[in-house]
Amino acid sequence: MITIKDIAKLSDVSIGTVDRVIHKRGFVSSDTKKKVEWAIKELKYTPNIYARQLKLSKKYKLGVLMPELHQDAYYWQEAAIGICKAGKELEAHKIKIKFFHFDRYSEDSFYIKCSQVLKENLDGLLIAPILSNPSKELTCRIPEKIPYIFFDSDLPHTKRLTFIGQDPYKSGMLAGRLMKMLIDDNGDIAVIRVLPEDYHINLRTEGFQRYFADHTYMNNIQVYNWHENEDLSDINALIEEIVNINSNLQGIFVTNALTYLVASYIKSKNLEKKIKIIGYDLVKENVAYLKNSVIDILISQSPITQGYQGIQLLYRKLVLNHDIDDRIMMPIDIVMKENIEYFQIDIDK
Amino acid sequence: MITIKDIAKLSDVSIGTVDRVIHKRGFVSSDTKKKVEWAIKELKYTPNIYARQLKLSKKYKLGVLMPELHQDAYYWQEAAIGICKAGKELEAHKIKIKFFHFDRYSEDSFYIKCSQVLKENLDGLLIAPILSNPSKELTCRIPEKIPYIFFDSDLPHTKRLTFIGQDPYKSGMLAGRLMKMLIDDNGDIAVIRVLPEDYHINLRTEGFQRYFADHTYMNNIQVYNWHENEDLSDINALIEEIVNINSNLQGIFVTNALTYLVASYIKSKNLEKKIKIIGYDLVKENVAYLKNSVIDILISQSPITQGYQGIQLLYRKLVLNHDIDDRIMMPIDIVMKENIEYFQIDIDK
DNA sequence: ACTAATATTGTGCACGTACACATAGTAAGT
DNA sequence: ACTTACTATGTGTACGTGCACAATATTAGT
Repeated sequence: MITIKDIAKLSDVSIGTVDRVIHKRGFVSSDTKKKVEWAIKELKYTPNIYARQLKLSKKYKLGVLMPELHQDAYYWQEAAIGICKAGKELEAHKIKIKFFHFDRYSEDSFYIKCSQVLKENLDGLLIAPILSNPSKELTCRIPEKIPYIFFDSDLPHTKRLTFIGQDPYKSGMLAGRLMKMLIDDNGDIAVIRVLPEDYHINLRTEGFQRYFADHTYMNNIQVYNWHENEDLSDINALIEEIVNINSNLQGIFVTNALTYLVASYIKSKNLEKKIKIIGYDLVKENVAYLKNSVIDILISQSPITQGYQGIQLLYRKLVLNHDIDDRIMMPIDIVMKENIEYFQIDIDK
Repeated sequence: MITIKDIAKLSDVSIGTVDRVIHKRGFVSSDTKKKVEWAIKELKYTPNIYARQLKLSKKYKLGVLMPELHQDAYYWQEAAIGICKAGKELEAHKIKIKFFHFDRYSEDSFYIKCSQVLKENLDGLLIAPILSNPSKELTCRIPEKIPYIFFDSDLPHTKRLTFIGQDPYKSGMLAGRLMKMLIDDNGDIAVIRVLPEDYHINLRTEGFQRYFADHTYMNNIQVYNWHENEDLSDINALIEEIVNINSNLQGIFVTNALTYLVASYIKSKNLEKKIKIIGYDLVKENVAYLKNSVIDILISQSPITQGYQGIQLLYRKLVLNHDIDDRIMMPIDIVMKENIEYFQIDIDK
């Protein structure tokens, strides 16, 4: 075990000077600084995190800025589960987590939460920047030295520590491949995009179409839009229209967690054998329809892992001062009736 | 922050006495003991792990008992990558890892490593108990207080701390579903089991057959055995025979990591369009054949995660004294050309 | 050369714990 | 009463670090 004492001895100075070099506190002559830095390298000194934490007895308060848990069919609750799990594991390391939930359909609500976040003097931040522009504004106001991580979606040209999430374009391509496996060579396909527009999610549609284009498959693919705030009967009407227009419809690809709305209609008309459904996210309703074979395949973004990792990485950065990769890509998980049980977690928070 | 000082004050004794109660060192009158224990509960005292570790400056040496890295087409190397990753992350916590690699085809080699393990006075053990009986013997000789975790496969009736792995039966069922998606309704299927017999791996075959039985699908499924220690030309001969016998063969399911041997033959005969291949594990050769579409689907057991978690859990048990779940099931990951990149890790050990 | 100001370096303490050691209290044996 | 042999309790130190403060060295201004 190499301590600052050892490097003080080797570089023939006091531990105080060593300390100043390590923490870049200045008031050290450049000669001495070089000597000490050399000694540190020579002896491969690494600080003893136990002594450090004991002395500092620093408590870390981490903030999480994300949508309200119930939104997107409780998708966000999954992320919160992972976050809490990490929080629990890191309790002994004096990590405290504070949630700030905004309404994802209200920029005002986002701004309000932002100012709360900025007032709270946190040591690190985990952010779901689904409102691109307001989130970008926020990043400009976050003090230099407090690290923040994005999850779910990414924002370019920001000084984020890292991003944790999935490649939406690639996941769309994979959905294309899976759909192709499920339907006949000449079956028709409908893609249902749920609005309002979301750059991140639209890429799923593009990837899906791209897969068929790349392989010059001739299936007819129609894209339909549906506004989430419309009435539920509206989506039923939309699907009815889709089904009626196209008697050879064999597959529906839903680009977000609201897949179960489509499944509900399909089941009500007993079309589940004829029309295959591929969608996103293991929210409760989707899982139910997957289990009774109305939905055929769900693609998971591993929200639990995203949340868990987000907190773990902030801890590693703040406490252990580890280097963090620039992007942490989640696997594109293919979930079916047969393997779903291993993608769900017992909710024991 | 509650310290032993606080509970000393509350129970009107010195910190030395408190310490004796906490560590059950005796030499405390029963009255005093009760008082102190009451105070600990009252103030909800939890020891400061930083101070504790600093004082003890205890180094934990963890042993890993597993096959040689190159075996099973370097499958075990993946696990080792995860183990090393965890080791690196926990370096600051004074965790050292020592590997003990045995030859999975030699019980003698296993026993030799066992005695080395037992001599090494380790603080925890991570074991791949693929040799069931010898492994069971080992567990009887591991001292009570040193925890051990199984990964890859499990052994019942042992005092293991936990098991990390995948359900082989369920993964076989999933492979069945996937195969069904890939082939025609009347296509024939060959299952290639690689010997020597392995309880854990045979369950994959059973699950696969079960899927077709459960759904009363009428595809013809033939099971073939192949001995791993036979000559490579033998497997080519075997597959040639399989293909020749059955002109309607559309799918081959290989129950372990040697899938690439089959793929190699199929590619050499340009049969990859006609015959779909599903196999296991993202070893280098398999990945190559997956990327050029000779292998259609690989099921991953997440060996990296298994290794990583194994070490992390031992750390949590030993250092943080956390409770550990009885079983940690890995997801059954479906990997195709389109999503493989997110299941591989940059080898930067 | 002597002071003042500043740049550079050294020292001491505290964080909470574990454990060795010192001290006080109690009972038994002479 | 006085040693002996315990049991029961208190005290002091070190672990490695971070930082306040003390101490020393260097430079500039007169």
